[in-house]
Amino acid sequence: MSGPDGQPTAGRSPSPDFDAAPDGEVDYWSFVDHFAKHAGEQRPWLDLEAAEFFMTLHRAFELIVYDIRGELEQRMSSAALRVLLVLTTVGPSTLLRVTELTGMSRAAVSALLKRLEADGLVDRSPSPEDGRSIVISATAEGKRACDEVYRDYNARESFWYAHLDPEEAEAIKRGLSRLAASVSEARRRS
Amino acid sequence: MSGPDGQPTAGRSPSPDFDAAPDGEVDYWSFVDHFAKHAGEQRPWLDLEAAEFFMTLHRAFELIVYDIRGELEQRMSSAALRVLLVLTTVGPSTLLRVTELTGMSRAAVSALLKRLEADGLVDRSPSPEDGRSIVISATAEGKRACDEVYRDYNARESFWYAHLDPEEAEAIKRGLSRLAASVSEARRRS
DNA sequence: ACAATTTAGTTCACATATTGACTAACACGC
DNA sequence: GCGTGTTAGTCAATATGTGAACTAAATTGT
Repeated sequence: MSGPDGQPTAGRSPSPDFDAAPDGEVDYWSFVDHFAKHAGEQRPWLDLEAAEFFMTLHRAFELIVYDIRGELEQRMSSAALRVLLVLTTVGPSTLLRVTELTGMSRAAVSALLKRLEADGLVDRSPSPEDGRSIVISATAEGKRACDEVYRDYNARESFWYAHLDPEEAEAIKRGLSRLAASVSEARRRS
Repeated sequence: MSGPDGQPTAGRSPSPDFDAAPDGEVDYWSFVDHFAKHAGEQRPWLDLEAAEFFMTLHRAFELIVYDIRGELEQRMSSAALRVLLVLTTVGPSTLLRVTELTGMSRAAVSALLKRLEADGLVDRSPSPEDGRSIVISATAEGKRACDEVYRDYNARESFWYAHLDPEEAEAIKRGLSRLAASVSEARRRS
């Protein structure tokens, strides 16, 4: 995956020029390798390992998520699924709580809930404890719709998950968790 | 990370009800654990391991990318950086090639290039080989702007990358690469 | 050579996200 | 109990993305 590929760059000009691009067949995914091989040439300051790591993370993530999301078809937006999963997992919550748990902005959640309410998937009622707050809960219909869609979504997750050996999956999960926990912590302090 | 937490759910109702939510202090990141602990209760069909894995991937990714992207400030959109990195790495390319390598839609690239050209960061010239195509190249100014911004971006990547031990980082990269290669392959076939 | 098909790029309609201004309700200090 | 500041939610302006329709140029088949 990261060995040489016997395609020496045709031009040996030391300045940033490009001769007939020796691209071979680079696509969205293989661009990561291509970048790792060539990006450092004119960027001596680059931390190439870090760049490659995060580009791998980024593109792998996008490829996988795009695929899994395809399972939703037109049935529900991924934002809607996210909100409904939160609601069905933690129970009725204020809008602000939903924003915290979903990572979406208040405005986005507000707009989305309006649509979901119109579709009968959530109820909103004024909070008895705080006149500013509204309490959102998934309706029976909302739970049903969420489960129905999430079932297929999760089946696709399961399909890809099976491509990893358990040890590998665990290593990825552990590593990313540590990293995310650091970021999350740093974020909280700021 | 995945052990019990001594916070038994107060309500023992077998049906999907929620009593006083025993949420403790769940936030965007810790919701992954919370979900892993509780989402299976009413979803016997769930592949919980897969769900947890991809939710970890998803949220860790969003946290990290959000942080790194902050380094761009208002200087450049991440889409613009992405396009300029492609152009400076593979050299002048047609619009369609840019869409392939960036993963953006033709419409998005077309619109973005218009802005970048207006800012003097890219040139577009008709292709001598194909009257339908245009060839995009980064201007000197574009390369400069790209490097200037990418330097800080990469510095932040480097900062977080240093939080992983090399072995761990390699394991993540390898695992995700295998997975992405499978997805990419499946995608190409369809 | 030319009709039919495909391909490259643009444009339009639409969906959805973010930020910041705004409103209403709470909370504190006195 | 009343101003001051803070917090919850909505709204408006803006940015940016997607997919479909459209135009023009290439390619293919006969």
